[in-house]
Amino acid sequence: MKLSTKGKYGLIAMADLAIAYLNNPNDSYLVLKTIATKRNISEAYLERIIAKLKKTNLIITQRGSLGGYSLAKHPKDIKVSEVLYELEGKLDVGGCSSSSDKSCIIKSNCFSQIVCEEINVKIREVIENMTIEDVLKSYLEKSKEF
Amino acid sequence: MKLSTKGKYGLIAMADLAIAYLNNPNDSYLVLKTIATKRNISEAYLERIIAKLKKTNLIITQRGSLGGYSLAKHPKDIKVSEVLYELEGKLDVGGCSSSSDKSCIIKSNCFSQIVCEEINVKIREVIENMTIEDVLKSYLEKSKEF
DNA sequence: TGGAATACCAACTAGTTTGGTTGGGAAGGA
DNA sequence: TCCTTCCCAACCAAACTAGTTGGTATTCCA
Repeated sequence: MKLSTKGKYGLIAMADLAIAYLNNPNDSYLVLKTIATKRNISEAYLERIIAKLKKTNLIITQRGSLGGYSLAKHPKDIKVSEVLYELEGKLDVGGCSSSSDKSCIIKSNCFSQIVCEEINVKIREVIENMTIEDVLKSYLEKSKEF
Repeated sequence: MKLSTKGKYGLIAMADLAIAYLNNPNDSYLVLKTIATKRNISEAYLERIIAKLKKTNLIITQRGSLGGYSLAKHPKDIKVSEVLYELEGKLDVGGCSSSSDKSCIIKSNCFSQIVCEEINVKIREVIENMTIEDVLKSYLEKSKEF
């Protein structure tokens, strides 16, 4: 029951891109290497993660030298859920989600389903109501404490 | 981000034991095989799961023929969290939970930590306020619909 | 026009975790 | 003395995680 590094790195990259975006919306391209080095993440691995986020149109790219990655839209318009669903799958704690799921042999799985359903609702509530901008703000807020 | 079968099977077993407990608190021992067969779970695997729950004193046992497993206390006094923490670990979505965690090299992990913290709080809220009896009741409630 | 810098992409891999299985005890009732 | 049950440790295949390797395609700049 852990968020994998995929999700974590994805959020980190999005946050870095968001900072660049807010600093200068006109030219906010960041080079992969910059993020990877700064955050101490494997370049090749991060690339694959970002590729997924591009595929879902959260990120746009510029190829060639002077190229890089940028957010496709304002951080306030990107939900955390959009990032995590893409990178972590449905983020669905339970097993047989739909009642029509035939692969769920153990009907009585529903004992656990009752618990899972409640957890799922709460998780969705959190990540669908939180934007990348919110994450950034919370982080800055938190940093001040130190 | 899935609950593993360990957690699921654990909840199922606890629910079955709870039914037996409520039916007859004086003699509520259930044989492993009964649960495993009824729920279509590998006997040997379920045994290992139940062993863990015994270790945390949620379950008591009777050896020999006429032996079996029983809840150690009333279902209303067993929190879902007790079961899941034992079987699934801390159920902590984030990585470096404590701020003193030195293994977290990426300080900026905290971008993801902000999200994880909120999710963790919600999950804890759900499972620490839900008892095995609640699960059972919800299940019966749900069954009526069909 | 050639090279440097960048994004793009697919195949491979070591290590860990999951979800078991196998095989043999030990205790207790009939 | 069986038989039934719980108890326990060692083993294992498949899937997943977290990458790595090695190459291709664009684009800018000198």
